[in-house]
This record gives sequence, structure tokens and C-alpha cells, in this order.
Amino acid sequence: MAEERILEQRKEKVEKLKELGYEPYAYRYEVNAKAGELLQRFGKVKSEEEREKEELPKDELSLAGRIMSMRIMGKAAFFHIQDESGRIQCYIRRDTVGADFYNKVFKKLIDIGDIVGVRGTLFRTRTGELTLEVKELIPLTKSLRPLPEKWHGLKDTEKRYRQRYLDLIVNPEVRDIFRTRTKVIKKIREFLDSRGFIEVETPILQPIASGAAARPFITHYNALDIDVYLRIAPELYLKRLLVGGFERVYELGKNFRNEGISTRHNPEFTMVEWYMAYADYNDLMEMTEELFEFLLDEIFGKGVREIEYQGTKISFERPFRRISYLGELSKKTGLTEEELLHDEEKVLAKAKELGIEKAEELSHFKRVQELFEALVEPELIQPTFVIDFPKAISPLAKEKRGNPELVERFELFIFGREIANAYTELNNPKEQEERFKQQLEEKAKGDEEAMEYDADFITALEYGMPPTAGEGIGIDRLVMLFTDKDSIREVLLFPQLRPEKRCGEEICEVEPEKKEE
RNA sequence: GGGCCCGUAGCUCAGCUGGUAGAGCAACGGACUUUUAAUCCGUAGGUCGGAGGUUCGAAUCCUCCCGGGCUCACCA
Repeated sequence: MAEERILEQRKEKVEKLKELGYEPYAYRYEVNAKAGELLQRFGKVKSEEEREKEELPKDELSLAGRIMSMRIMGKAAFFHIQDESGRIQCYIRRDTVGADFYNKVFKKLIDIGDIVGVRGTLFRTRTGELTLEVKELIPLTKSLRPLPEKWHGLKDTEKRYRQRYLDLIVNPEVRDIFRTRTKVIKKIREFLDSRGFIEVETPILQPIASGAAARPFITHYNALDIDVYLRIAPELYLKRLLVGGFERVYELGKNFRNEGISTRHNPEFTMVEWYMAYADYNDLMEMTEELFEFLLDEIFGKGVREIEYQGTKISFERPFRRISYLGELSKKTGLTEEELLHDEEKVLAKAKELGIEKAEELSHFKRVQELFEALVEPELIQPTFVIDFPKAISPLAKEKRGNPELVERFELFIFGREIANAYTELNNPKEQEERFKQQLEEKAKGDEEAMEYDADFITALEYGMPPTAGEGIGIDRLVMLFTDKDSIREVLLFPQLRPEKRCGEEICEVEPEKKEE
């Protein structure tokens, strides 16, 4: 293999560097400048007049980074080094660094991909590119494997995800996605902190996985000899904190759901959930609008209220549209709200008409939800709050004032996707107990995702949880929206992939075939 | 899990109406002191994802398997 040969050649170069007294894996290097900052400060191309007048700083700069390209032209050479901030060209001449170093070290032992330190001064080439004239070059880390191609980068999606570090080295726009991700998370914290919320950490290993409708991952805790679950949501723990007297809490972290992987689902994903005492879902809608305004200001620039996602303009002008769950569904189905709530036959007929799979097996309100997902959600392109959901599919939300069949709940949809989910929280222990029991019945009927009964949570509510509103936002999908990405994998540094089978033939023969479930 | 598509050199890709593999970049040797997808001359590099099958002959056709992408289902 060509790669094997390159590996061998480079390992030899490591030895030769050592022989010549260089450390191929150095310890430290004093850096006083960043490529990106220099480029930003001194611009890239200038008119001739400007260039004549231009005075670049004469002080010696030292930078460190990875060599990304190289053009050797006899007794001088150009190369680009890339640090975290960007890529700057360097110029090295035999007569400046010495013939020995230039011929024996630079030309023979330094490769594209190596990490080096360079010291020198800035100048501008004939074509106007800002360039560092190298007075000294120090090898810092030898790279043994060849980098992907300089022009086309790395395109193979599988390789990009499995070896994300290569993707990050070679595709600068990928680094930007993750910078944005970090910023989104940071700014959400800032927003909540500034409003008096405290960030808390609740268990990821839970004896009962509740708080959402999803299948959990199971693991075993040896010391207690019990099975525990990776949390599917932190909700019930956060509410216990409100019982305990914290009035504004939030948690930003991972949830785990043992379900399919797709462009919109990763088994571990990041959520922020916050709970605010003495508030209801109306307050949260306003707060959500404010949060979006804040994020847009911080990420896209002050006052920006429109972004483009997958070729569609999305406007975040307040107030966001508000529609009622049943009202909208009534418009789309032609059934009245009364029929949607109570006429099982008509709803079933409609579900069948739309070709909803296994419609017969679903409970009435699951069918209604199916209708909603099929008919309403795809049309919610601009930010829209859907409000007042049926009680039966919202076991943790409080009854709507004036309508006991609905709950005070909203979901925020953008581009047909659910971004946020919020309720006026149910804090009546007796009713919560009944709702849990209903979930148990659903479970008994075969709904694997019905919510688990959490008796300790009921006990907590019996001590009294203040009136509270709570909301959760899926961070990954939010980042997708802000980075214009259509796959969740593009916004996860290391998305879940099936492990590669990388075994020798012998090992594979010994390994038993995995049985299909 | 179902459907459709993809897997050829380290990377990006050609070759696919069957006749045992090509290019550019990267690598190696050489020329070149302001190049920038540097250029020029030369060299090396592949069990064509894996296993079977059809055939005189398979990267190419068929089957199964592995991995990936999109999509549907479940969900956030």
C-alpha cells in the first residue's frame, strides 16, 4: 500500500531528525501571533498605492501550526501553515536559514502535515499575499500519515465522521460549525444566567427513566446490583428542585434515547431544560421569543431577525405566530374540534385515508397526533407556537384553564421541526398520579414509549411544587437551524456510527455471528 | 427495520453495453531564490468494500454479507 510506504518513509524521517539533534515531538513553543489575526489586521490584497505606503510591523513574530501546502522552488520555498485561527503563507530561503538546514532538514525531513514553529517578519509578495519571511523553523510534531488532498479536501462522509480530526484539519467551514455550536450553548447559558436561573446537574444514571416518551438505554450498576437507565430527560429531577425551593433552574446536557439514527436523530443528543416558578406557558412563549432575539443578535449580528435555512427565509420578527393545536388540525382535516376529541371513528377513518400505518393499533389521541404530524407540522415553516395540546398525550402538563380536555402546552415549530416543547407544569400530585396510571394502561396495551410511573416524584409533589412553567429546547436542531445544516451529524463532532469491523481474518472466523433479534 | 443509491491508489475522481486498471493532487528522485491548485522531467503506488456464482475471461453481470448516504417508520 502506498500509505504504508509513506508511513515507513516518515518514520525514517523521525529517526533522521533525532540524529540531527531535532526533537520530532517537541515539548513547547513560544507563540506570539495567530495567522488569522495577522490576516485580519493587515488585509489580504491591497492596491499598489496602498502597498507602497504600507508599513508592516518589523518585529519578529512566532507562530505555530500545521503545514498545509508546500511549493519548493530550488533555493527558496513557500508553504502555508494553519493554526486554529487561519492559514498564513510562509517564505523560506536557503540564504536566510542556512544551506545545511534548508537542504538537509527543510527539504528532506519536513512534510505537509507536520506541525512546526516559525519565527520571522511579515512582508507582502508581488501578488500581494501577506507572508512571513522565515528566519527560523522548528519541527514540533512529525506527521506520519498523508493528509487528504489540498484542493478537494475530504468529501467521503463516512470518513469525515469517523475521522473527524481530518475533517477539521482540511475543511475550515467544519470548524466554523462547531464554533457556532459552542457559541449557541454559551449564549443560552448567558441568557438564562442573566435571568437568575441556576445551572444544575441531575443524574444521568436513573433507576427509572421517565419524563419523556422514549425507550431508554439500560446498563447495570454492579455495586448495587441493579439495572439503571440512561436518562431520557432530566424533567422529573429538575421539578424536584422546585419542590426543594430553587425557583429558577436549568440543565444543559445530554439525553439518551434508544431509538433509530437518522438525519434528525442521534441516540445521545443535547437538550436544555429550564423551570421557572410562578410562571405559566404564556410567560415562556414570550421568553422564548426573547431568547431567539438574543441568540440572533449574538450569532448573526445585532438586529438580524431573518436567516436563511435550506434556501428558505425564516423570519423571527416578534410575535411568532400562535395557533391552537385543535383549531389548526380542524382546518386541515375538516373535522370539528369536538370530533377530533371524541369521535374515534371519524378520526380513525381520516387516519386510514391518509395512509397512516397501523392506525388501528393506536390509541385515539395517538391517531390525532399522527394527523397533526402529517397535516400540520410540515407547513409550520416560519416560527410558530402550537398551543393547547390534548391532555392524553401530555402527562406532565397542567390542565388548560377553562378546558379540562386540553393542557397548557406549546411546541415551537420552525421549518416543520419541533424546536421547543413547554408546559405550565402539572403540580397537583393526585392528578399526576392519575396521569401516570393512564400511562401504565397505555403501556399495558403495548405502547412501549408510555411514560414510567415515578412514585418518588409523586411524593415530592405531595410536599408542594409551586406553580411552574418549564421548557426544553433541542440544541442540536437549533444549531442545525443556525448553521444551515440538514443533517444532525454535521453538528455533532462525533456522530454515532456503526463500528467498523476491523479484524484480521483469523479473528473474524473465531467471532460468532451476531444473531438477528 | 423497509425502499432507493453509493463503496476503484493516502485524497478527489474516471473506467462499468464483460477482454485482468487510469488521471490530478499527495509520495519518491531531479531542475528551479516572490510561488500560490507553482511549473517541468522521471519513478513508484491498486487482492477495484468482502465472500460466493455466471463466463474461456468480472472493477463491470447475479446473489449474499459489511460499511455509508438519502428516505419512510419511531422520535427531539
